[in-house]
Amino acid sequence: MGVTIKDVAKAAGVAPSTVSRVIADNPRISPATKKRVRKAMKELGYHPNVNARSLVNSSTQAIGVVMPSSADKALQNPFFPEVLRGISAVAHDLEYSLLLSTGETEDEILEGVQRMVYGNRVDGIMLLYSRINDKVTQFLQEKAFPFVIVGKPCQDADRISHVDNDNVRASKEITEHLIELGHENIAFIGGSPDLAVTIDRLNGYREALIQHGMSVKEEYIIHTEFLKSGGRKAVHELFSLDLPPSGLVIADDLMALGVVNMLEEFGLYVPEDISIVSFNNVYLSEITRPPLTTVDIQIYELGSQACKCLVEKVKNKDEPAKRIIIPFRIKHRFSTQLKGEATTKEA
Amino acid sequence: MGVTIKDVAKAAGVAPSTVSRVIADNPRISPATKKRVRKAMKELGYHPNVNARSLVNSSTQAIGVVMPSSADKALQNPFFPEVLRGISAVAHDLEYSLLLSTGETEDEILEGVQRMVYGNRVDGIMLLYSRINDKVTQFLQEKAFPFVIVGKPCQDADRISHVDNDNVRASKEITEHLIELGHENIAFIGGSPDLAVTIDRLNGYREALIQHGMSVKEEYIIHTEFLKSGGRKAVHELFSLDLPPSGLVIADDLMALGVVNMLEEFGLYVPEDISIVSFNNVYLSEITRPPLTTVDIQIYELGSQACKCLVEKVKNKDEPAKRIIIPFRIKHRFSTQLKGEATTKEA
DNA sequence: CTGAAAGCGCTAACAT
DNA sequence: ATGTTAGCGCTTTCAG
Repeated sequence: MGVTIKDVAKAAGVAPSTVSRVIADNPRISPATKKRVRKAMKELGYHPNVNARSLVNSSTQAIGVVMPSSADKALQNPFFPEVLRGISAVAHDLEYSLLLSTGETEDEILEGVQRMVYGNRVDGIMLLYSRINDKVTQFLQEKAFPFVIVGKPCQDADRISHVDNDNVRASKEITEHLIELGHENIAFIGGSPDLAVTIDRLNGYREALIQHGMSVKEEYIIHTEFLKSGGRKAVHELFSLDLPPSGLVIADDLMALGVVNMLEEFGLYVPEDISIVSFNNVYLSEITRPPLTTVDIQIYELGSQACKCLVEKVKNKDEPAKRIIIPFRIKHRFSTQLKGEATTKEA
Repeated sequence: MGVTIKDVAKAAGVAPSTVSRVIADNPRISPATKKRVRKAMKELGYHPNVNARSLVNSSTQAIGVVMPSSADKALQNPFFPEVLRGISAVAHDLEYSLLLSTGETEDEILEGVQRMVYGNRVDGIMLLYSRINDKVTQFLQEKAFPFVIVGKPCQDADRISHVDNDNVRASKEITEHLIELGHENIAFIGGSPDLAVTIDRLNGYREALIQHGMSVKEEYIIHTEFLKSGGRKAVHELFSLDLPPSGLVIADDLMALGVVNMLEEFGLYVPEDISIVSFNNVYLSEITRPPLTTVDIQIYELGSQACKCLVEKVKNKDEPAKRIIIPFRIKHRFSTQLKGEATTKEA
């Protein structure tokens, strides 16, 4: 159905191999023939068949992007479209295609990944999450298949290329912001404790408290899967404590948004009654009421750097493992307030 | 690097062609040899090379998924991860891979699509948006490349397979809900007027008004790109009118969420001061305050049906063009109120 | 029921 | 600077 290299060769009066060389812009072809061949390609509407090419150089010019399980609502986090934008931009630039893989369960995801690598569909893989005891990571490591993680590997961090923020420092700083505002009872709400990102952010929170001579209480730390009924219960309990917190460090903007709304149900307002800070600086955090004070982790950059890094690794197998830390910055908005400050609600 | 069909053949003491037939589960191979060959495959850890296979039968077992431009914030709409979930589920089932394509500009997107089809990377393409004068659609039609649209084609709707909701009816019904509640001044806020979905929803709104003897005023219809500064201005103007609306039909949950918050800034509360209804029933619409009355369009179903439809078309080139309408249902929640009803704010 | 051989579209030695 | 040839891993006639 398509026009092949032979057709072009015939039309240009050269051998197929010459055409191939023209495609690769081989310097040993005379400018004259190059021009002639290119003209023929144009006229015939020739486009190389990537499968044929992949077959011979066993390289696909495609990378696989692995999303976390779609079972929980995690996938709905605007984090993903935003990393994808970053990834996509450099992939497009470098002329790489993107294979996407998700699944409801961990096993489904693993299957998807295996299909990609065993079938020679991709040259490298990018993981958009990092959790402990992850089968996908293990599989990729065993096979020594090129991959990079967006986030921090839970093991062998110095042998796995990854691009991440310094989440513990970010968390420490944003917690300190709350402390500086005079809050003395600060709780932490995070996602699954299996996720590297949750662990780091929790640790930063802990460090801040300890360094400021505050005790870290276990009942102030709650883990919840993105605000299902279980999440509501946990938050409810937190505010039923004898000494409820007046400040909240929440590991994710979307969660924060849910918490704000839930709190309102209980008659508690942000920031008048309680100050919250969160992470990611997703678009939603700007337009919600109140606009959220959050740490901007530069999601787009995370994605684009990861893609660049992966392609380098793919092109040069013995590129060393890299760790790339994307700087964060705190976005001060309106979800925090000096502890005990007179209420300024104007509505 | 990989174990090939020849290795398996040798190990099983058969010819490569036999192995190939075993893979295809050809009935003319004796059960005995099948078993023997399968055993050899297992032992050697054989996995077919899809590129080789693609090359010979010019079929890739992959489909391309085209997202709209990532330039505006549209991509951040949870609609997309949710369709993707649906698509992904059936793709996984049918053993198809997903190639993803986006871009900042329309041309970038077109380039991506061309790379997919010219390079023989995919067997079919799924468009996740529908806008008038879309180059991608035109390209695909010219090339007679198999594709389906999630949404309604702006042209040749009977020649292009698509899966959609009856958006005009949905919009009519939800507008009527507002009318039944006693609202007499109802405005419409939608996205780009180039999008099929905006057009349909606007038309449904119009129909409802007309059918109920209400006049449709142009100053009550506003189009805004997902709440940028321009959007704020438009909403502001709307509520500066001599006769501001008491009801709002908003073409998208996410937009609705933005509007609710913006309104609050102006000192207007939902639903006490103004009732709003929207579309999509995205997860966010449940957890926001107030929970939104919205039409559930069954996004997941939209995706899974579209994928099924595309694969059928891909497998059988002269499958007729289909139109699949996914039923909607209205989710009644708390963003609407009887016009003039006593305020019941309990906070 | 199974094997031999050709060929999918392209690249990469190896010639010339 | 260009042509010839072999072969990537697989499927598919065509024989037997």
